[in-house]
Amino acid sequence: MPELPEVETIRRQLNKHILEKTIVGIKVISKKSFIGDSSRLINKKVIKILRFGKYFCFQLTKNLFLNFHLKMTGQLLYARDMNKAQFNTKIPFTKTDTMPGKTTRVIINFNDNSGLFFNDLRKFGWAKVGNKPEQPKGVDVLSKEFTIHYFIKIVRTSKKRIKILLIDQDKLSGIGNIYANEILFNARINPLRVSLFLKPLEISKLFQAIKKIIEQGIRFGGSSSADEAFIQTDGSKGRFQQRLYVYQREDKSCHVCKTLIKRIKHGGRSSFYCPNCQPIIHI
DNA sequence: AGGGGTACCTGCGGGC
DNA sequence: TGCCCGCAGGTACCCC
Repeated sequence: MPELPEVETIRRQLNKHILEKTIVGIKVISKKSFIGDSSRLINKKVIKILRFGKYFCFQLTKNLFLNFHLKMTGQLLYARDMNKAQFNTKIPFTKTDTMPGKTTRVIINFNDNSGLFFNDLRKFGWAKVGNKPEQPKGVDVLSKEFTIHYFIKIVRTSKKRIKILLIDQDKLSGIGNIYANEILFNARINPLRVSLFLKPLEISKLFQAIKKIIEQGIRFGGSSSADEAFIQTDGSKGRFQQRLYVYQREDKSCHVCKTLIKRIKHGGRSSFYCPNCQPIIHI
């Protein structure tokens, strides 16, 4: 699920709620979802919340870090009162879920009776206690290290298809399948184009598109599609899914030119593009 | 290097 | 209704 905008949305919301709070309880329901010794967290205070690409962590007192990677279906829900934790995870105002639910894997309690539910349907995600933040190799696309110069360098030295390069977390971190598709549409570049054949103007358009689309994703609170894998920390949906031009729009008409959006598979996953707006020039 | 496949999990929707 | 198949916001690992 969560790509950079979703994780950043979670980080900003938690920032309002859990700073300076002390962890007083932790319950690991699914062993697979928690790495390390959970008892080390007890009586540690949350100093800061950090994000690196799609990873994020709580920096705690005593030089301890509680790291998270939400993978496809991880969610973090914040409850003010853990004794009556209810969230609008279905359709708002009609159906309400009480937590813990059947996908709740870890529960964290704070000293003021508030707490967090780490839910994860597919159990690919994890929380991990350690002495340092977990970080991807690639440059975070929101960081100051992500410059046009760095971007030109990685694009010119890669023979991969541009779509595959964009989601390569060893080169750039934060972009996943939804945003890669939307970024390429915004720059009017076909996902199958080979990186090193992109022209200077296209590289520059792509660089701008990355910044623009990622910032938009954050501004709209992330993207929640029909299956609701991503929800915000209060259980509500993001709004970026209303602004998708190509992702999951196969056979629907392009918002710009009315041509039908195409879906192809490569790199083991779906890519969506408009054959008219994003023509294949030379693959 | 890059490409392809599989695996990790669970659930949902479509086709027959 | 019921079953089988393909699909899903991520990543690691294998083989060619």
